[in-house]
Amino acid sequence: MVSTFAPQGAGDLNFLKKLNRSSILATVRRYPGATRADIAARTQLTKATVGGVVQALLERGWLREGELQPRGGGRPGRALYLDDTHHVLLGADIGVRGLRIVACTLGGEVLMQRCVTEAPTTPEETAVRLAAMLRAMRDDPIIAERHCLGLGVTVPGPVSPEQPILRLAPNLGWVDVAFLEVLRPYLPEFDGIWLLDNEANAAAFGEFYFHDGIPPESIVYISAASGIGSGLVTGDNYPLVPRGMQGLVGEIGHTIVQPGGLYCHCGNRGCAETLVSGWAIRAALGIDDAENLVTAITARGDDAEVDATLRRAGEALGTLMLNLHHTLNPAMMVLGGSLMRLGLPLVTPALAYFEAHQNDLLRGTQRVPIKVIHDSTFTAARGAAAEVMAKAALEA
Amino acid sequence: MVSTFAPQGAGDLNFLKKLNRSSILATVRRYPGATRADIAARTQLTKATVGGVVQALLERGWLREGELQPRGGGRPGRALYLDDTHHVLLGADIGVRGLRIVACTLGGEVLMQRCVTEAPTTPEETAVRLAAMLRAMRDDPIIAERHCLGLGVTVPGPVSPEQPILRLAPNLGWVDVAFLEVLRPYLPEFDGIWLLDNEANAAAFGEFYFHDGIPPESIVYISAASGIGSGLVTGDNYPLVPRGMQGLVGEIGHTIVQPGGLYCHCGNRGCAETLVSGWAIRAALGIDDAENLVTAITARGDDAEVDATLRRAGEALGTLMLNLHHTLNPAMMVLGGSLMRLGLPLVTPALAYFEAHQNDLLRGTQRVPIKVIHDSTFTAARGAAAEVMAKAALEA
DNA sequence: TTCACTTAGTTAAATCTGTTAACTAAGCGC
DNA sequence: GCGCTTAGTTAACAGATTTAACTAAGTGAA
Repeated sequence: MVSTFAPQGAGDLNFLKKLNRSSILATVRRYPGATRADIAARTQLTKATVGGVVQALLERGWLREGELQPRGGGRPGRALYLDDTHHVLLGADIGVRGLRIVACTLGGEVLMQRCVTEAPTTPEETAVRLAAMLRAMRDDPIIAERHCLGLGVTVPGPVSPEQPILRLAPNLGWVDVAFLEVLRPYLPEFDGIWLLDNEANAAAFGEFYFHDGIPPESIVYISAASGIGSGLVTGDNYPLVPRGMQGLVGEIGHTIVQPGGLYCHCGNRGCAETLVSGWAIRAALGIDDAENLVTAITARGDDAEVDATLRRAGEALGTLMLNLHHTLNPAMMVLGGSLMRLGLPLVTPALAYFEAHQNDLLRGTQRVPIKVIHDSTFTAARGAAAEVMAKAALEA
Repeated sequence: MVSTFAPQGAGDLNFLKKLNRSSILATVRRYPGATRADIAARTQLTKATVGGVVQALLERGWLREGELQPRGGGRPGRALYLDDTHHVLLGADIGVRGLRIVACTLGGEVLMQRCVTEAPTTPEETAVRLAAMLRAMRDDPIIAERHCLGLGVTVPGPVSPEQPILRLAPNLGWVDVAFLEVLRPYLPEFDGIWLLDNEANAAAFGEFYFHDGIPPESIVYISAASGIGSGLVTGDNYPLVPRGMQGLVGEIGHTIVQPGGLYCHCGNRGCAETLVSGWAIRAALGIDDAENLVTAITARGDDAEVDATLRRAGEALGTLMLNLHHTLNPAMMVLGGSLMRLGLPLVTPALAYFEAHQNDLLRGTQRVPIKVIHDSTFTAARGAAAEVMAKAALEA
């Protein structure tokens, strides 16, 4: 059920080395400016081990040394940071309404981003277009001078946990597409890591991995767009991403929140998607599929029907958040997806509902922080880049 | 968010040794009768390493050798099994309606079980009673001759992920109880591992860990009793048990499946517990809290009101299963808890609802197998014993 | 200024781990 | 009896972290 970047089970000395290298790298990522001594204290490794590994990572361009960190009454330590100058991570997001690509540094800083808003057609045509975008980006001088660690691609549907195959993307009409194999012939010179993941999983991973400050111990990301999905990430140095037996983890759009409610395209009644998805809102307001949802809604101005629809959708989203909270109890929740561009009329009722109902089980404990990403255009692509880095860190 | 029996992060050579030992032990547990060569093939360790570790485990009484396993045209290998004769694992379950204790072998075979059906009162009184039961069991000749690896205790409420503290057990009226500390003075001679866990988590763990045959890669256990909760286990050799930031993972009784429905004691409306818990069924049928629910219901015989209530409850349970399936996508679901003793009138509608709705996302994939435990009196206690073993296997 | 003290980081020897490669063991089939 | 195959053990080896001693670089007080 769990797919992870850290191997499970047995291992040899080489595995131990990788584990420790990755752990040290993770410590620097989470605590920028940490010294070798800080790392040793945190990882429980000895100074000697840390020193050796850090030396190797400095030479390979993964880490750089910074200023001296004064220590009370002793020799100051040398601050360490991820080296943002030598490598580049590529991420691509195949969305229902367009393609987005991103290039970023080891620290998650976006160096360049590009998007087209034409909806993908067939896998082949999409691969051709995506390859052109990626090659153009990579050939840009800013990117070309760096070593590319790999490419991560996200898709709007469940991916098989065993193989990089998109199982089903109802909104694209794709079934069982091994997209990396379709794409690879068009980008033969792209070596390094290639990976495929679900859009919400990757977004969740990125929010966790590139979190500013000390990251929470777990994150649930809710992606509200044409459909609705969620991603879960947890773990310390080696983020764990549960995907499920069939890759269906996070298909929360089809959890039932209103028994006997509207019929969903999945065949059931009262699925969350009948209340809080792009197509549900379109259906409720009679907005054509060709129109841009956000512009169509803002064009209506102050409209009681719009307000009521978005409030209902927001409350359903709040219910979903509440149910995820009671099922997964994450340390942080992140709201993203194109629907977030509808802004406060949708978000306020969701947060209000969640706030009003969340904390009745354990009184007096801290509330779950919620982050709203109002423009998550590149969130999934950046998350895919984060996944590339996590994998590369183990292989480095 | 995740609590695991396998350490995360960095490690030294000793850690690697433990990891491999535990991995080898897990292989024998999952594939009884495996030979050293089988283990080597499966763990990717060399024959030499496996040979050495197996030798040590044989000497410590964790493994025993069995018959020769004929190999096609070569020297037969020696079958290996968990040694069920030297050790004993103790598990205790503090339930709303009584105490259950169990002693079992490394293979999960129950050597002895005891229960009392008086409801627990205060933590102190409960500790006194539980200590007496455990000491009596341990002093029995069958148990006394074995080496006790430890004691696991389960409670009907969320346990803090950091410390062994029961946060809240509404049905017991307990808040923030460090039960192991309360119990320890009454059992000073019990050394080894002590651990405290939520009842559904432990039950899930046990079903996973002691699963007959090759275990599924993940299990969701649904505990339907006075309240309703769930436990999730996943992972290969080192089962991972997510507990959540506040230990609230699996509080599915308070997921909302009927917005605007009945008021729940948690303050919200339409929680699953308002439909499928012991107290909800009592309330619907006017059965007093002092009566035994199962006998009260069977006493009514063929009663349309009972049938309708149980059918409604069953369908709510099916909804819950469906929602868990779409959120966690486990490889197997297990239904347990005292409510299962109500039998087919409750279970049939639940399974029917789930079957009818489950597989609409990915057609043509295998269905999720469901196991119903009709009498789960000792399931949680046995699960706690399993957790003791998992921990001991790493420390062995 | 000097000296004691503290903390950071490096180095070389020691220890422990799994691996390699050669070996023995034990069965099958011709 | 021989060749072949697979299981398992052994000793030399390579590689990883640790240990312990060392150097480096600051603070603060006499």
